[in-house]
Amino acid sequence: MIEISNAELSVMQVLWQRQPLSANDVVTALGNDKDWHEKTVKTLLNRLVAKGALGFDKDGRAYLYYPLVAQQDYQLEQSRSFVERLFAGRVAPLVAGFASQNKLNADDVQQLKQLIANWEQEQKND
Amino acid sequence: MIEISNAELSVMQVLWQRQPLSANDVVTALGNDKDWHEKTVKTLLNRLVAKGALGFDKDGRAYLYYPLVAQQDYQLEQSRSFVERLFAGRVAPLVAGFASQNKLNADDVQQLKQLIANWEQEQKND
DNA sequence: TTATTTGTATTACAAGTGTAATCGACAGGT
DNA sequence: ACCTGTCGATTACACTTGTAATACAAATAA
Repeated sequence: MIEISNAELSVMQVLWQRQPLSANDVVTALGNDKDWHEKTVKTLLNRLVAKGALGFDKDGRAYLYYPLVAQQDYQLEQSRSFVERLFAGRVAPLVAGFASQNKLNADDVQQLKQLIANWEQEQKND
Repeated sequence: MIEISNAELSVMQVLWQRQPLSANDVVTALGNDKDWHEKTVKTLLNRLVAKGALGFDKDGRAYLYYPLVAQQDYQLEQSRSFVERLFAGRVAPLVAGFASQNKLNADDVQQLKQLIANWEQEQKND
């Protein structure tokens, strides 16, 4: 899969949320969190296009960028490789870390229970 | 926290498992998985020392290396920042990804159930 | 005692990254 | 018909990373 750096990822997040956007829209959207120069953002957009992570259509002189990599695909692949590297591929210990730091809230637990219920249902259907 | 690169992480893993080890022991331990030149491994050891991730005692002319960063601390911090970056801090969607790819096995589910049970117990005790 | 081996330390070097500045072309104002 | 602002494209530059090779010092073999 395409390698997306940390700074580049922030740009992708913007475009995963709303798409397509002009370079300036991306700059504006990032303005809240990041203290990046406009030129910096444009460099990142360029690199992402070069990597094949973004595409664009021309709108007069400006470009409208959109993701070529789906957020979910990226999340899945990165999660897999992260958990592989740090936890030998087992996700439960990662969750245990969150629990131990009180980083689980009722919503998380609710969702996890649902996942487990589904999983158990699937097992039965085998 | 100290930044540990991917290649460096493999070296850390070895030393988290057994410690302290000489450079050559580390080279040997890595021999199975990685196809790295001895010099490469020594460079990585050096860089990890420079970063403060490893310390060493002298054993005659050779060094015996040991971790200065605890594996668990590293795992916790990296998990936190990974989940923050990719999943806005929520761990459940990450687990959902694993589930959707059939990457959950009975053990994982068992552990997750246990975590949830503990969590719910804690809630009551508040 | 000298040559060789074997540790660590230093140096190498290309690719990727963070963080821009500069260049060249076109659109719009005057 | 120009000047000026604004696009994207190209260039910059230091730091990190992957992947070693070379240098230097100490121990060991002859």
